[in-house]
Amino acid sequence: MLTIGTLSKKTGTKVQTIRYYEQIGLMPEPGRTEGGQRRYDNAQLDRLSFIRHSRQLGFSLDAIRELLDLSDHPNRPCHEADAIARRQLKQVEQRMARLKALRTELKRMVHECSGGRTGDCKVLEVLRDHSECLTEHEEIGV
Amino acid sequence: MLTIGTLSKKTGTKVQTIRYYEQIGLMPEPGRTEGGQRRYDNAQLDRLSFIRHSRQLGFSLDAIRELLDLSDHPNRPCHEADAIARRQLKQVEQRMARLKALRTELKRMVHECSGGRTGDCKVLEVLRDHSECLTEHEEIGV
DNA sequence: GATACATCCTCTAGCCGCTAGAGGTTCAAG
DNA sequence: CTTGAACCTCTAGCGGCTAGAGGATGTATC
Repeated sequence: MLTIGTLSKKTGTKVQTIRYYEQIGLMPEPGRTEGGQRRYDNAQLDRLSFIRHSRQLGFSLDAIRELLDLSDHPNRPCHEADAIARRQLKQVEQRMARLKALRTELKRMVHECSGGRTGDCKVLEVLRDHSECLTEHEEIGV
Repeated sequence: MLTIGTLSKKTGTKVQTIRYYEQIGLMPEPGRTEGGQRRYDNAQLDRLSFIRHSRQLGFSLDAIRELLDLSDHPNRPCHEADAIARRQLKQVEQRMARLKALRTELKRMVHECSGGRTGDCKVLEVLRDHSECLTEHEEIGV
């Protein structure tokens, strides 16, 4: 029987986060002591590890919900899990491509900064005038 | 004199977002018509373009606040702007490194999926057992 | 001058994935 | 039996928007 604190330490998840996962139905409601404190078993520890590891690989909580569901039904065909992972891979590759373009632009900005006054600063100039950019980078928030 | 809708179209910023920027003090309070509608001038259009372009390059609203401040004072030395850009560059590079590791792992997962039942699915297996990973990827949320 | 209707206004609440804190209770060791 | 660490619930906040309700304004056309 594990307390929430033990689970927290074993998985590197904050206590509040574990309770949050329970609240949104990602973790099942655990047993309780007479006094009302949560007690977990090893199955629940495994489940939380799965969740955390998936988060580290960038899966959204919704995707994890699906993956957990698939994991709970070992006889179903696994192409769905595969599809989710492929989707995630694609997203990661898109993000990388975008970051690469940003890096190019930032490098150029920093490189061309003369170190003089802000009035002549290449960094600020580029920010002011998108046409000085070599790449397009329309989407915000990646 | 530009309406908020015109500003929105010209910069690709949603109307609500412009009002939000005003609310948090990133955009100045514009003039108003008698009826109370916002009217902007070209200086404000430039400012919004600066903000949006900076967002596209991944700067946080706080960083943009600093950059705008520097941009407003052309006689100051520009090493601060340079430092902010370098910081951003560093962050982008860190994210890229992390994404690269994730990509490796995801590729391997997807590649090893046999296409059978979920019970034997490599994707789910890897998620279950971190020790099957080649790389460490501890941080969440990049 | 009247009417239509697109655009504007304010306000509140929601998104994701947590995180923090207040204020109070329970558990386990000594 | 006392201490004090760990637990409990509840509410609110983070960044950076986004959506919708419910109503007012502005402009083009008749």
